Amino acid sequence: MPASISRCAPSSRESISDARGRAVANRSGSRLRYRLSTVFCSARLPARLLSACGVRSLRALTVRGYRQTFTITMTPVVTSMSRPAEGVLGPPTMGRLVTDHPSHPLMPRREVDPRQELPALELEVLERWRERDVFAESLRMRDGADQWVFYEGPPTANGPPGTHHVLSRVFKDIYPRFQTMRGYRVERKGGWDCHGLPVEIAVEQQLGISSKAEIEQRIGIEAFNAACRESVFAYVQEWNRLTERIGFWLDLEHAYRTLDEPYIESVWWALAEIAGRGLLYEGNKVVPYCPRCETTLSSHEVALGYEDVVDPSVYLKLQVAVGEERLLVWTTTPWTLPGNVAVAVSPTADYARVQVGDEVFLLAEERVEPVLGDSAQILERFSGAELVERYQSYRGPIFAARDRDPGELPILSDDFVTTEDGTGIVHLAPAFGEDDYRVAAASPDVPFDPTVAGSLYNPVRPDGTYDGRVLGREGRSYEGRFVKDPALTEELIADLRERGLVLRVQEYEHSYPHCWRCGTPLLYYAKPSWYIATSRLRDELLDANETVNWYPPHVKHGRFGDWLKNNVDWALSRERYWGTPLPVWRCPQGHVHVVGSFAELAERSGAVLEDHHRPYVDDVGFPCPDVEQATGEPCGEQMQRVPEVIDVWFDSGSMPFAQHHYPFEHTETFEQRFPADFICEAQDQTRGWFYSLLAIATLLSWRAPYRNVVCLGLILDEEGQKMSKSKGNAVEPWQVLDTYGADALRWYFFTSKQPWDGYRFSADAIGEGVRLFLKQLWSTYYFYVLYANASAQQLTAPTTAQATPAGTTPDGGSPDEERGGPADDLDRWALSRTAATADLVSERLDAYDATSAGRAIAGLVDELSNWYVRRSRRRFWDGDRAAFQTLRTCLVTVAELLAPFCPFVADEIYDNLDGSLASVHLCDFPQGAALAPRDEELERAMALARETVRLGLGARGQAKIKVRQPLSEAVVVADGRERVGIERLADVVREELNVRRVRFVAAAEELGSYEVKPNYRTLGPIFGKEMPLAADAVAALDPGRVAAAVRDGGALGIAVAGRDHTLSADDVILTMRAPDGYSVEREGAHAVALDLAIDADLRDEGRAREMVHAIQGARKTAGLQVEDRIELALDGAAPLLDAATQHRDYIARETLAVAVHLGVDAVREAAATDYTEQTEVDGLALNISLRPARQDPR
RNA sequence: GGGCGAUUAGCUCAGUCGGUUAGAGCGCUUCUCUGAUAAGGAAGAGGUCCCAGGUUCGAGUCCUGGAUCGCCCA
Repeated sequence: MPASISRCAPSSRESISDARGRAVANRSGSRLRYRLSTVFCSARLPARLLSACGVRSLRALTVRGYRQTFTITMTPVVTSMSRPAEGVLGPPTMGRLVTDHPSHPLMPRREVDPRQELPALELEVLERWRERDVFAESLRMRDGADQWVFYEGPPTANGPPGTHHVLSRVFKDIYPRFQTMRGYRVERKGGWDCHGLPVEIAVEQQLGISSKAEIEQRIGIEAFNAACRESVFAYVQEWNRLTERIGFWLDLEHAYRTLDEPYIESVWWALAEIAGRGLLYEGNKVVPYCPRCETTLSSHEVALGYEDVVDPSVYLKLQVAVGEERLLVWTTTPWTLPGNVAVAVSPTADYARVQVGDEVFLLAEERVEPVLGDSAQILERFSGAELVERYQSYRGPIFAARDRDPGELPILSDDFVTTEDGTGIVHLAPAFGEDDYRVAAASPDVPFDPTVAGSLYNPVRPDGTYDGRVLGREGRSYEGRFVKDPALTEELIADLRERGLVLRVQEYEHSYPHCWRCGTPLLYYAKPSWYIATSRLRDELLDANETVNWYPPHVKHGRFGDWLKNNVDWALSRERYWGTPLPVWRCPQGHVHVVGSFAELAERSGAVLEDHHRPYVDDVGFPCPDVEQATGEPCGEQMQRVPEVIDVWFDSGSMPFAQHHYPFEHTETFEQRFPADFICEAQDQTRGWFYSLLAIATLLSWRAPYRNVVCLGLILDEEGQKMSKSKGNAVEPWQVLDTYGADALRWYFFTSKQPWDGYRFSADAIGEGVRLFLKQLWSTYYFYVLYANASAQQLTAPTTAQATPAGTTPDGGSPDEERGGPADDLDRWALSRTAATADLVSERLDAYDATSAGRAIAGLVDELSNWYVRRSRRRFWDGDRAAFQTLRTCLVTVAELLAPFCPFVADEIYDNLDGSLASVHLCDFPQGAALAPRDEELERAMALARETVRLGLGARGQAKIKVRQPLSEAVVVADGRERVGIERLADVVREELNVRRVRFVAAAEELGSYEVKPNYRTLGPIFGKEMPLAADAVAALDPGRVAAAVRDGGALGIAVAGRDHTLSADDVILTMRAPDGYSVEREGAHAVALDLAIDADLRDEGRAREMVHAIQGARKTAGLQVEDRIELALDGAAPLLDAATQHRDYIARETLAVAVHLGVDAVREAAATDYTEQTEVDGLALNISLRPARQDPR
């Protein structure tokens, strides 16, 4: 049986297209919809093309049709992967199979439940995808096609996925689905981020421990890491289940995992490369540190332990190197003063030289009064930058030390210094502050080079006590004293005071972080750390960023660009256990070697490891390969690995190559799949994955690793609060999925707003999307299926000239463009709108704008539902084949457009209405031009007709006359092109308004009068400042003359400020002025008036309609099916029976009555009725009796 | 403290190049239609377009300053 009948113009020799003009095959073979074994062809096709398309034989060659179009019948090669052969459908997934009529393209396969629960439907569609292996097939189908590359940013599976994960995952799904339908091969390898502190903390909690000491001594690294390996996949099942349930197509079977040996080896390779470029060095990092636990705390741990405390703060006076002035410096941490190497001011703030008594001080002008009071006399003012230039240095160090000579220390400036509190001058101790470290490192005047180990001056030991270098009063030592000990603080202050350095000591209350485990105040403390010198590649990073498209665009030069501009070296190492081990080995001589592969390690050490994690890799040593420059001899001392592991961001940032074990394997795969066309994560990844990907690629001298980045916003709860587990306001995704379904949730995320703005998550809003869009679509689809089944005989009857309008294809292909008439206008309009929407959706999705694309689809569905179907009901009831063809084409196209958004409902509709492929997700994305010719004139006309109807209904409402009551005439004011447009659709307007005639009048004077207004948009640029005068001149014109001139193309001039201007039609806006008390509705230049006179004839017809309405209700109450025939008996008030007599045929037709009995006797005769009802019509009594007809005449 | 973004009807959001009377959906009130019916249609009520300046003939839209909220960084 033919799978499809297709047409294609011979001139387009590049491809074979199917009925809707979508390419099914082409020369390159890259967009194959079918593998063709046999082609029945009505005209000669180039043999070359056919063979290129995989066609094996040609059967028939007869010319048919006109305009040289020809028909191809293709038989798909049935492979194990394609859908079962025709007629051998899988089990019904929904509704019962329709089997009582022949298979036909216009016939749906299954009946549809109008109240279908979407979550249940989705589970069935998921099952169908599994049976038909659709995801895999969607990839196989694009074998050999160009790749469109997606990178999955790996989540950590040690906790359950939340709603925000659903958000990023549906956006990670929609664009790959779209691009697949566009013809690309889009592989989607899943991935898991397995290492890192969050995993370790979870395991610590699980084991009931809380310190590194406990891990090393009680548990052991081996057991600890084994526990981490277990724990990291604790929720992987749930992740997989959710991923599948929300319709995120991702290859989970072959997901990469950052803990796998090949992955680790690739990471080692990258680090060795980076080290080989001289970009890896050991430096220091100032981190929050608990001296009792001797451990570093992560930022979220720090956040746990803030407490308000009162500390002594000290105002110091430091003598400048040259001059009498003293710098006033304020500190809340006197213990850091021994580490002082410089002071800093703000370059932009104003500073003052002030006299107090016989002393002269320097401090921020703003702080003079708060610090020194009224007695201070300002001698001079200058900026911070000038201060630096003028004084340059001060006498130091503040505390004497064994290894420091008294001398001058520099005055620096940096933006981080503020004048909010203190003195606007701060002391810098790079070992104890991040800003201090950064500013000191950047200054050439401070003898500190971050890339040189040992150049940082730090007199505090890891246990929080001073070492022996700091000298106290009279040669006393502070060695071994705990720096936060209050007694020590007093001693330090007394020491300073004795030396005349203290202006004042003041208690200061502030919020200070404490260890959340033991309550010890934290120190900010420089720890040795391995760095990558990314700041040396700042320009390269910025250049690479220039090649990236960011969504939203402001991220590029905003948040992300700023971050790159202020780039600091990447602190790579972590003193932890569960991570990729840092592949750095060191010998006692301080030589360093970075190992770049497992083979290299095995070769050097002789040890072959199965697992390169700690602690196994810690035991492996080898002779130092470094060659002593002096002697030329190898060093040869035993190297041991440094204890650190790598920052997990380096793991995930390595995924472009590490997922393929590049460069050890699959080099070609990697090269084809680099860079990514698309990545998508939440905004918090700007400093995370977005950065690590870019940094690593740049460090390896590659291109930017991604071309397009979609940056998602945060999900807040209904009150605008951040969702968090601890607040208990997190919405559990399963709850939403079970209630509304995945399509509903997806639709909400895609269309409710631009995703980067963040969401106020609300279940009500999701429900609204279901009601307004999904249910409306489903309802339209249900309507089609209901009537297609009811009209089965007409639709599947053999084609005759009558039944099939000329030019349509007997299989339900696209309606031909040669037909005419109002019904066809509606068809053409629907198809034109569908084509326009298809192009718009493509364009918007190409621009990563799912929001507008989705809203466009919703608009189309609304037009189909509330206008096309509404206006075409009669035709469906009559079995009008063109109407069925049109609606089917539109619905199938909607399904295809919707496939990337709501993959479940889209697939269900496609499968039932078309089903020529195993899934809608194997289709090509619709293209407007191939679908139907655009008729923009008609679209405009239809918009006008709808506007006219709206006005007409408004006029009816004003007059309080029901739409069921026919009226004799509607008078429509329209002119020129507008009139031509509406006139063409007059029947539509007439029916919708239920009037016998539509009359057009050109001049609005008949219904009211005009008002003329200037068009500022055109006149503004011409008149500029004289615009108000011009507006007055236009307003002064006679509206009637203006209207006539506009109509007849006559010229009208105005004179403004001595300047003449000839008005064009565009320069004026004519508006209806409201007349009083008539049934007229007007808007802009349009108006509709209704003749309200109702004669006997109209009244009878109205009553007949009312009766039909009542009978329809009775039918329904009686539980009859739509297509059931009835016998009908009516009795009641005489005027109603008169009207019924008058319109007996009409009533019979509308209610499917094979017989209509009227009057008391008739009712009595039909005594054996199944159903009787008493009602009122028009205030008159009506008695309805009915029963199913004995024989169905059909 | 710095950076980025947001602020439009009770709620959720549109608003194009600056153009006069700022829109939609939901909700509310009234009416209406209907064999798609838990939908649809019409009308009504509902607005200091966050505030203050500025540019302009004209500002929701552009500029400056400020407020509030959110995020990131410190």
